[in-house]
Amino acid sequence: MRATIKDVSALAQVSIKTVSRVLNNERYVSEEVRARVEKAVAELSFKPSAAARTLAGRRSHQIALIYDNHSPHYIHQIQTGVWARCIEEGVRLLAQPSDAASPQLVDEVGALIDQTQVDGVILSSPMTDALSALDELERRGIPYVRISPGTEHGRSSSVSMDDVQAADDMTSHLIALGHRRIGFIVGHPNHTASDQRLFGYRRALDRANIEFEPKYVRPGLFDFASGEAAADILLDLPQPPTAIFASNDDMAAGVLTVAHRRGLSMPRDLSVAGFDDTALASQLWPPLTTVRQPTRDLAYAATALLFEGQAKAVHRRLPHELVLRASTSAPQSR
Amino acid sequence: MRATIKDVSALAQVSIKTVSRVLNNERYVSEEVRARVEKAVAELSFKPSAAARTLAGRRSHQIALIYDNHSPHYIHQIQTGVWARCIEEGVRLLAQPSDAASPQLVDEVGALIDQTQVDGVILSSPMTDALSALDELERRGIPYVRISPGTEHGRSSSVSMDDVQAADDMTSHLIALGHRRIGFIVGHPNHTASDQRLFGYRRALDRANIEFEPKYVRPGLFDFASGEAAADILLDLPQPPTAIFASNDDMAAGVLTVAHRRGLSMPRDLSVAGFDDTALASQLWPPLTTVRQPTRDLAYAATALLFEGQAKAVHRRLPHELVLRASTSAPQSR
DNA sequence: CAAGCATAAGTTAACGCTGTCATATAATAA
DNA sequence: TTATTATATGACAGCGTTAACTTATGCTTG
Repeated sequence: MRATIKDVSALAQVSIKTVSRVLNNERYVSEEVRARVEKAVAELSFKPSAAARTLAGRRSHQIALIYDNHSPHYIHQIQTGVWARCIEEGVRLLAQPSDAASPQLVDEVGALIDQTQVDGVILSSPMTDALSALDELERRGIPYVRISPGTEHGRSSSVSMDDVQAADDMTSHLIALGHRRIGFIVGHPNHTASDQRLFGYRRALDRANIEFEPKYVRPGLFDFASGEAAADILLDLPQPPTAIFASNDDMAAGVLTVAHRRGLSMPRDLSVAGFDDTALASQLWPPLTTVRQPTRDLAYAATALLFEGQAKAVHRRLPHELVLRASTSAPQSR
Repeated sequence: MRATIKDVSALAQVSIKTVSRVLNNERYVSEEVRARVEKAVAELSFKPSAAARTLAGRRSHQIALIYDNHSPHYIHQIQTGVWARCIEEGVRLLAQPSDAASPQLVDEVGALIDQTQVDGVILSSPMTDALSALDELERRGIPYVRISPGTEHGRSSSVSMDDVQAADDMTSHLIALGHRRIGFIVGHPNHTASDQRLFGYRRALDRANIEFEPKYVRPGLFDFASGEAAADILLDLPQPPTAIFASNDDMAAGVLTVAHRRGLSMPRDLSVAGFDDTALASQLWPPLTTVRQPTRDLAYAATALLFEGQAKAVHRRLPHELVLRASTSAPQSR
């Protein structure tokens, strides 16, 4: 039979309230009693019932991670980061996949809160921009932190990287190599990062006095197939680009596949760059030049922020990094 | 303020017990009353408190997924499958990453059970073979189902695919193409699937009267780097293999990278086959011939089995599928 | 030296459900 | 007709904690 707080209090010869005090690290417990209680807890290997604590107290010792993302790798990094901080805090994590575009989202979030009484919520992109969900959280007074939000930044605490600057950096890198015709594949329209990366691309071109050519920009959906489709169109242009910068690694993989299929040799005939530095990037041929997005660290930082419980919205920005591999080089002179 | 069962009972003009009956789909509620209660529930958008249900009842309406896996893709598939079945059942899922080799595993599992009172547990490979964890679950009488267990199959219900047959199928495919020198990269020694795939490889060779050559078999760890290392050794042999069959896709990606680096053209100079059919497989160049492991379906089936609550251990085997892509072909005659 | 306060405990009532038992009525069997 | 059983509902305790309040003791402080 599981031990309860009563068993502990009996063994330690104190009231249950005193045990509760020790458990919750409250003040006004003498060192001697605290030690006795801790000994009893260990001896019975007592673990407080989460259900009872939640029901009786103001805290549930649980937080939720709500996400909607198509990239397993991204989710995995996010989960790992959030989880790591939760462990340190002794808090359980509920992972809730949801569809950011679904009309039932509000109900799902509401049900989650009502049923589990989570103490807080982490939202990863693109759930960060599901405004109806944010409304619901605020209506219920649940603290939340967003990872890479795209809109209404003042609304909550958040962590993010500088997507604009990162895309600018990568584009500038290609320009520095000597490229002038640089294709760009935009990300999924749901993700605000897509616009920012596009803007960074344009800003870098602009600074280098290279005219922006709409025909070199193709829409994408952050997946392999849309990368392939975009690459086919770009490479069919009369004056095809000498480099293609895809807004994420999956689409860059699609570009590489199309280029291989056409018998091109990378990076000689075409430079290709991605974004995210997923595991995929280093497993492709040639290994992909990309931007390292500090996803795990962002998730960790977001969770830390949640536990800090700041009253005002706080924003943390984490640094990105250009990862130069073999998929980019100077263009073939011609 | 959240609505409670009392609010519902007041609005529907019945006792709280009757509301509870409707919530739990119990017998002995007239159609008329049931409708009235359901209307009240909807009107107040009442969601029962999980904590209170857990504390008062015998069920917590939660199950846990305990996993330890290095492949984000695999985990993602598993989570998706388990989640899908949980949604249908109205049960929450707690995801618990753990280290299968850690000595604290028993404590972690014990704490999980005591704190959350989960109704059951799903174990994915290689947690399936952490015998101390199984002991702990049995000691506490928690039902559990394993996904692709490697040992002690009689011990619990489980779902699995036929790793031996799948590896045999792939090897036979390579033999049918005309290959005689076929390299094999073994998986991580922790995973029992590794042995089985090796056995399938040997069985196929044996049936085709091809002598087994230990030098064509290299150890691996299911990751990209170990695939690279193994490929380098295999391709340095005086009589290098004309085909390499890696025990998973990540290692096969490593083989492709090494081959590209050596200027080989696939599949002309070398056929490469993987295992799992992760997203990676179709994004590599050339697209990878591999075995589709029905991971998501296995997870779904395992969860279904858990909810069935069979007293006796039940085993379900799901079919695999050979996925033929461009990375394999007949060997260059020479 | 009495009043006030910080410290160190204990007592008891919730929290929001489900389980058990009791009760009432309708349907069926003897 | 009466006893028995199936159906339908309610009353109330109790699950294992925490919150709010109470009590007791020693230490300051004016």
